[in-house]
Amino acid sequence: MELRHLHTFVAVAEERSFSRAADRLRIAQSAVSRTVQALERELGHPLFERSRHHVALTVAGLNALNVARATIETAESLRGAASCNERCPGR
Amino acid sequence: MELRHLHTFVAVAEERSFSRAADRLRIAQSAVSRTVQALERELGHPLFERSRHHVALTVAGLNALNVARATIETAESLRGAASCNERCPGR
DNA sequence: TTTTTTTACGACACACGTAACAATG
DNA sequence: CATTGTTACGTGTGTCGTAAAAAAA
Repeated sequence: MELRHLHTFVAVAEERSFSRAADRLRIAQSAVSRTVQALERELGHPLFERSRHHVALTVAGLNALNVARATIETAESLRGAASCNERCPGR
Repeated sequence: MELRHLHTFVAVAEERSFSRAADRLRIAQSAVSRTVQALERELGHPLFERSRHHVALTVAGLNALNVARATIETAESLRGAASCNERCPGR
């Protein structure tokens, strides 16, 4: 599991579309498809229902989405933490 | 920034040694060295003091370490969240 | 000399884009 | 037929291990 996979997953979940997620991420749809497949394979559960004419999160996907967002947010905050030359206030 | 980089960084910080971190991660020391360098370059701040005979965290590195651990922990919890077919209790 | 980190180099794995294919409406 | 997601294939970037080099004790 890598942060890049989570970014892709969140984009698809928010756009409810592989193609719109690809546009947002500035990569090809095929790359999005492969990344989501790899993540689903690693987690052992499908994250999306591909039936009908739009993509929908499974229950597992919905649970994963919240955690994925939290993971990304925490990782981003690491940049700020590392830029703090003095001890951060409150630590 | 990727989770693999954070795992490597945490291992070096905990072992206070690139070579012991490499043993723990089952990869070559050179790979550890390159990964940490890449992370430091991306964050724009050195994470370790390489002086003397052992590796020590900088202040930026210490701040980053806590956030890196939190990021990894959150990412790991994603596996459990995705394995939950019914809605998780408390949500 | 022994230990530890960094740099050089060649090989392999992973991710990408283009394009063809499948399925749905 | 139009749109959307998947699969196939060739290419390029990144990471690895081995090995040599540099620095410290």
